[in-house]
Amino acid sequence: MNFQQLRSVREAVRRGFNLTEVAQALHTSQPGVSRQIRELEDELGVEIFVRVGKRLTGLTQPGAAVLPWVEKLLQDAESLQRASEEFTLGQTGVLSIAATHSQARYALPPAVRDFRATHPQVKLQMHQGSPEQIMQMLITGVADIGIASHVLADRPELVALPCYRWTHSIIVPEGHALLDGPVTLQRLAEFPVITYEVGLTGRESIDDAFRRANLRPDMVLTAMDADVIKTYVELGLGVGIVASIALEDEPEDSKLRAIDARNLFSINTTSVAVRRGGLLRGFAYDFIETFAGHLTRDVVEVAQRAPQDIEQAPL
Amino acid sequence: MNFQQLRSVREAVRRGFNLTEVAQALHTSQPGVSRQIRELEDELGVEIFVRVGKRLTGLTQPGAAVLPWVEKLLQDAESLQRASEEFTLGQTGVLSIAATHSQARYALPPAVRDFRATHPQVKLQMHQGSPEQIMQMLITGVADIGIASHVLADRPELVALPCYRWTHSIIVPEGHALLDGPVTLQRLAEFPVITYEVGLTGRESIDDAFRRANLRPDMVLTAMDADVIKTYVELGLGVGIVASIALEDEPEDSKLRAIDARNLFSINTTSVAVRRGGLLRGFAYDFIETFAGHLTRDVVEVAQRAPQDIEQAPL
DNA sequence: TATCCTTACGGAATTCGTAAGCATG
DNA sequence: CATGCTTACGAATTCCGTAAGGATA
Repeated sequence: MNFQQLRSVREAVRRGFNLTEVAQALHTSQPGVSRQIRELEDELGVEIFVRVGKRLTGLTQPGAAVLPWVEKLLQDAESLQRASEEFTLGQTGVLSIAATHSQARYALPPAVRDFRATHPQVKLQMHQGSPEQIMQMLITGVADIGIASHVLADRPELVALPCYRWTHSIIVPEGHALLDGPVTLQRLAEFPVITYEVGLTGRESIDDAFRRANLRPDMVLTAMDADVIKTYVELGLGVGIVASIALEDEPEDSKLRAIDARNLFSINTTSVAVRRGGLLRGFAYDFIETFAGHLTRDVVEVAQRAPQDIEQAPL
Repeated sequence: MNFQQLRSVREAVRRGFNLTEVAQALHTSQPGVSRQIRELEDELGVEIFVRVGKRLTGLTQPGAAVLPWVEKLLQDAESLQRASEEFTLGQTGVLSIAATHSQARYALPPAVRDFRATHPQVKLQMHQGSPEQIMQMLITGVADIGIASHVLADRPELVALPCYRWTHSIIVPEGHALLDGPVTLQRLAEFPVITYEVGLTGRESIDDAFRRANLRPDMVLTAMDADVIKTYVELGLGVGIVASIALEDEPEDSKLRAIDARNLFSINTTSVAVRRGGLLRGFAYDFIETFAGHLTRDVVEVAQRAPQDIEQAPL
């Protein structure tokens, strides 16, 4: 058993059992990958992949039983390397953060500024994506820390820790009818609505609230970020619903007016997610603590070691 | 990084940094081991071992940081192999159990008998040793299951689960003075005492009880097992204190008389221990359940995956 | 001086990529 | 017939054990 064999297996699963792709990803030849897998199977005495003719199509039952351990081994190997990098690289290194637009645009900048001041030698990489993409980046190791206002822990390989809670605000052009009198869901639904796309920035709690009130608002436009929403609200296309945090840096001369909507939509939670059972560079823990003071290294490490449900193939 | 390098490092730590011994243990040459370690150190860019001249004397700080991951990797590799053996070997295989004398002699036989009936194809290996030796056997992989009436979990690599509780009994030759009237610690201490050696079969609770009563009984003989104790009690050397379970199969014509001592000494707990974070063959979980019905596979697996710093709830 | 680790060296085994073969959709 | 996996083969590399060297207790 060797790590190249394990990498081949992991990559084969990730790339949909296409060994040609795997070979490219691992910078090696396709027959090489084929051999690595075959040799591991021979050594273990089980077929890991289902072969239809000469094509791989899926995992066998033993393959499914073995795969979690393959992933664990490769992840532990990375943790081992990180453990030694702490000594070889000292305070230098690369920290890769994956976040949704809202987080990257509004929540993260203060933390990033502070972190750069205290850790000038760490190269920060920011990746933006949907919650699903963020989870994928964490699992594949592209990112070390994931931040989103969405469940990031429905994958057993990840742990998510709540950072802070936030609510939505309504934005309208100045002089808008909604600015007169109290705002209810009913009144709000009378206007065309502009807000986030499904799956982003608490969109669920918005849909939820309307559904419970038996209202079907006219969603004229959905966007990935508050800036786009603001733009179209300013153009008069409708009223906007955005995360309150997106309004904090509005300029004085803004044509927009905000209405607090914390009572209309349920409270959202932003979480930070990391790989379960893994080790991060020391400064990664520092960043998390900079972003959310209560998430000290100890807290995060305890969460990382919390039990994990490795699925065992039924026998 | 490869597994042979990791094995060399692990074995070097286990064998007190003597690479000559390591080479023998790994069935390879000493320069080979030297090279494996050097190459891993080069790849990681850190020195794992402290070298005084040409001798290895201990772990460096990076070495200490890296070692837990080395152990984890090697253990996960074994779990991976076990996962596939479940399919290649089916119901056949080897189950290695380490237990103290008391457990092996009195508590285990019914479970072993039942297990052999339900799993005729599994080869059972029994190892006997002190609690420390049992822990060592578990950690090194010589044994899969450890059973002792003693803390088996002060090593973070292991989890211990309580099986059952038991108490001591006093044994005396027939016609002994202690058989008349109630037995107290005071009266007991008037006679020479024969019991287990320190560290075995609840000896602590015996010492504890006497110490609290400010008594210093005359321990004329200490033995590793109840059979030896019984023998010398029969010879009239003194009164014996043994685990009650050791008296259950006394023949009708025995010259010994037992006095229940559950009120004199504190209650003891027998535990079963397994490696934390590891996978066992399916039948190993079957054996544990045969021995202690409440320890189902699920219970044991959850415990194996529990974080290290959570203490096991006492019964 | 005995023990123990490192370096040096050469043969053997392994590894890996290219090219050809063959099955599938 | 295009895609994708396996087999075959040869070159390059790696691996590993023996033998010699040097340091320490």
